[in-house]
Amino acid sequence: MAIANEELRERILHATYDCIARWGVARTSVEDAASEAGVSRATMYRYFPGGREQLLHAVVEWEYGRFFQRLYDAVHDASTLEEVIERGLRYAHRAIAEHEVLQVVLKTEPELLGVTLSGESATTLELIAGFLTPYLEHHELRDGVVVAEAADYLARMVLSYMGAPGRWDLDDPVQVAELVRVELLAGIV
Amino acid sequence: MAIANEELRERILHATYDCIARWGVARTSVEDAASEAGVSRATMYRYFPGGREQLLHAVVEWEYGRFFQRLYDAVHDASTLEEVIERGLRYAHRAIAEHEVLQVVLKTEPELLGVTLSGESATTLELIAGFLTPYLEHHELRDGVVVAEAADYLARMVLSYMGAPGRWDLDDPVQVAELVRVELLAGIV
Amino acid sequence: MAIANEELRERILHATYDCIARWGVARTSVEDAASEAGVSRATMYRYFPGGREQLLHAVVEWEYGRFFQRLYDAVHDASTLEEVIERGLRYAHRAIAEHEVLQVVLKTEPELLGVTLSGESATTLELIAGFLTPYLEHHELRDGVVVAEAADYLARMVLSYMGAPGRWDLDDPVQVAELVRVELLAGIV
Amino acid sequence: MAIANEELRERILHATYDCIARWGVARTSVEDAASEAGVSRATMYRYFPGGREQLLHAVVEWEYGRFFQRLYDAVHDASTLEEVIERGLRYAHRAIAEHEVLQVVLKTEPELLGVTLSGESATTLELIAGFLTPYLEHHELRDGVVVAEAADYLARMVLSYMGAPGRWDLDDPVQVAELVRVELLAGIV
DNA sequence: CACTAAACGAGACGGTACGTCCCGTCTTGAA
DNA sequence: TTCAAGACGGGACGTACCGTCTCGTTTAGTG
Repeated sequence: MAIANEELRERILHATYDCIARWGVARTSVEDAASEAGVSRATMYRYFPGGREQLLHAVVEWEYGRFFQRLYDAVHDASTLEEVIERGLRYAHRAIAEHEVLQVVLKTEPELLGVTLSGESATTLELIAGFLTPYLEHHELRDGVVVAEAADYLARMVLSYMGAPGRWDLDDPVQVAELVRVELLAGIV
Repeated sequence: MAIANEELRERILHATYDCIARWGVARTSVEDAASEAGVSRATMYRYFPGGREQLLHAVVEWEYGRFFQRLYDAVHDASTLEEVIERGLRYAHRAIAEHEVLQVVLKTEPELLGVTLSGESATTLELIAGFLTPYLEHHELRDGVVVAEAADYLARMVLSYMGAPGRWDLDDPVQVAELVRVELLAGIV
Repeated sequence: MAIANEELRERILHATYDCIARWGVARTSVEDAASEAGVSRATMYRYFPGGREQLLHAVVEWEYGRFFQRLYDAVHDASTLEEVIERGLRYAHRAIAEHEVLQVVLKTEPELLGVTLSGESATTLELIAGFLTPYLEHHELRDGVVVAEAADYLARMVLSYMGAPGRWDLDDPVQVAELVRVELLAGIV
Repeated sequence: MAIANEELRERILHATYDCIARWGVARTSVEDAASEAGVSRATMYRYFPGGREQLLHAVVEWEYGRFFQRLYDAVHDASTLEEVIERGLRYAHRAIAEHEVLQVVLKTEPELLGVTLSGESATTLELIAGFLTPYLEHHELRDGVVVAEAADYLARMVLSYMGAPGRWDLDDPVQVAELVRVELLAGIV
C-alpha cells in the first residue's frame, strides 16, 4: 500500500487545508476533504492510514513548512541584519493576518491556540536564530555581545512580535524600522 | 435551565480535566467525563448546553485561570523586581513541566499546540506586563527607559522563556538569577 | 440495551422482509431495511446487535413462524384426516406460489435454495407429523400400521409435494383429493 | 475474454470451495479464493465476469454435479432395486454427514438452508426418478402400480430420508435394508 | 401535609463520522 | 496475449459519540 503518487498526496493535503480554512478543524470530516480533493474516502485512508488524526497532523506540518519556506523566500536576499528582520516581521505579520486557516480557527476554535507554553516553539526559535546567525556575524556588535546569545534573543523577540505586535503597526514600514531599531537591536549593536 | 449548583459545575470541569489528563482531548467523550463526575450525561448538557465544544472551552478557560491564579499566589508577595521575575519563571517552569494535561496532550496531540503565532498571547502579555508595572515603577531604571515599554519587553521575554528555556536550566535558582540579570534586566536597569 | 419496544422490533422485521421481497437478500442492506422501517441505522444495531447476520436470521425465523401459523389457521378446524391434508396442501401450495420473498429469491439467488439435504427439515417434519397424529388416532388404519410411522410417512410426503407437486395441479381441488387418496393415504387406510 | 484454460477454471472452483469449507460463504472473499488458487484477483474476474455472485453460483453447481456423480459411481453397478436404494441411501447419508462445506455452512449460516420448500428439488426428483426407472422396469411390481408413479414416489422418499433420517440409523446396513423394505418398497412390490 | 416544581438519572432514538473490508474496474509491466 | 500486481472509486459494514428527547424518581419548597 505504498504511496505511489506524490502529487495526489499533495492534492489531498491542499484540499484538506482548504476545508479547514472554510469550516474549521472540528467541522472538517474526512469525507469533506476527500470530495474537495476529488478522491474517494478509501484513498484518503490509503494515503493516510492513521486516519483523520494523521491527515490533520500532516496538514499542519505541511503548512508549517510552507509558511517558513515563504518567509525564507521573502527575506533570503536581504543584505543587512536590519533588512532581514524588518522584511521578515512585515511578511510574517501580513501572512498571519491574511492566513485563512488561522483566522477561521481563531474564530471557531480559539481554545486550540493560545498555548504559547508549548515546547514546539523551541524548534522554531532555533530555526530563526540559526537563520539570523550569519547576519549577526557580519554585523558590528556591541562589546561583550556573543553572536549565539544575540541570535537567541532576536529570535525570541521576533517570534513574540510576530504573534502579538502590541502597540506597533507592522504594516507600516516606518514603524517596523523604528521597532527593530529601538526595541530589537538597541541592546545588541 | 439555570445552573443552580455552582459546585456541581466545578466538579464537572474538574472531572473533564482529569479525563483529558488521562486520555487526551480527542479520546475524552462526554460520557467519560460524566461518569468521572458521577453525573448523568443529561446533566452535562444541562450545565453546558453547547455540548462537548462548550465543555472543552470551559475547561481550558478554567484551567487557564487556575494556572495564573497559582502563578500569582507564587509571586505576589515578592518585594523586588528581580524576585518577582525569578520566582515567576521558576514556578511557571515547574508548573508547566508537571502539568499533567499539557504533558499528555504534548504526547498524544502535539499538533494542537505549537501555534505560537496566536493572538491569544496578546492578552497574556498584557496580563503579565500589567502585573510587572508596579514593580518597575518602584525600581530605578536606566535613562530613557519608559515603564510601559519595559513592562511589555519583560512580559515578552518571560513568556518566551516560560515556553522555551533554551540553554538555561530554570530549575536551578542560580541560573535563573543569572538569566534575569544578564538577559532580561540588562537593557533596562 | 434491552429491547424495550417489541412493536418496533416487529416493524423492523417486517420492513426487512419487504426489502428482501423487493430486491433479494444480497441486495438488501441494513440501511435499506432501516429506512423502510422508518428507523435509524443505529437503532437496527440496538435491536439486532449481531448486525445484518442476526437480522436476516431473525427474519427467516419470523417468516417461518408466520408461514406455519397461517398454515395452522387454514387447517386447524378440519374434521377429517383427508380434509386436513387436502386443505393443507392446497393452502401451502398457494402460499408458496404467492410468496413474494420466495419468488424473488428463486429468481435472484436460486443457489441459496435447493438445499433439501438440510437438517432443518427434520424439525419441520416433526411439526407436521405431530399435527397429523391426533387425526390419525381418530381414523381407521389398515392392519399393522402404527400411528407414529404413518404420521412420519405422511409428513414426508406432504412436505415433498408442497415443494414439488410433480404432475399434480395443486390448485385443482379434485386433483388434490385424488392425490391424497391414491398417493398419500393408499398405503395407510 | 474467452476462457482459455479449463484447468485453471477448475482450480479456481476448487479453491473457492475449499475457502467456503473453511470459513463459510459470507467470510469467503474473492481475494481469499484467488490466493488459495494461486491466482490474481484480476484473473478471477476474467474467468467469472459476473464476479463473486457468478463464482459462488458456479461452485454450487459444480459441487452439486460432483455430488451426484459420486452418488452415481456408488450405485451404478448395483443389480437389484433394493441394492440401488440401499447403497444410495447409505452413500448419500455418509457423504452429507462428511460434507465439509455443508457442515460448516450448517454451523455458520444455518438460515441459508432449511428452505425445503424450494423448486430446485423438482429437478433433483426427476433425476433420481429417472435413474430408478430401469430398475423398476426389471422388478416385479404389485398389481396396479405404474412404473412412473412408483419412481416418483421412491424418489420423494429417498430424498426425504437423505435429508432427515428420522428414527433410522443410515449408517447401519441392517436398518437401511429394513427401512427400504418396510417403508419404501412396502407399497410397491 | 400533601402537592408541585425542579434537579437529576436513565436510556431510547436519530444522526454523523469514523475506520475497515471488500467489490469491480482499470492501468501498467513482465513473461 | 495472458497474467500478476495494485491503485482507485464506491458501497456497506459495525462502532462510537453526539445531541435531543422522554420518562421516572427523588428532593425541596410552598400553599
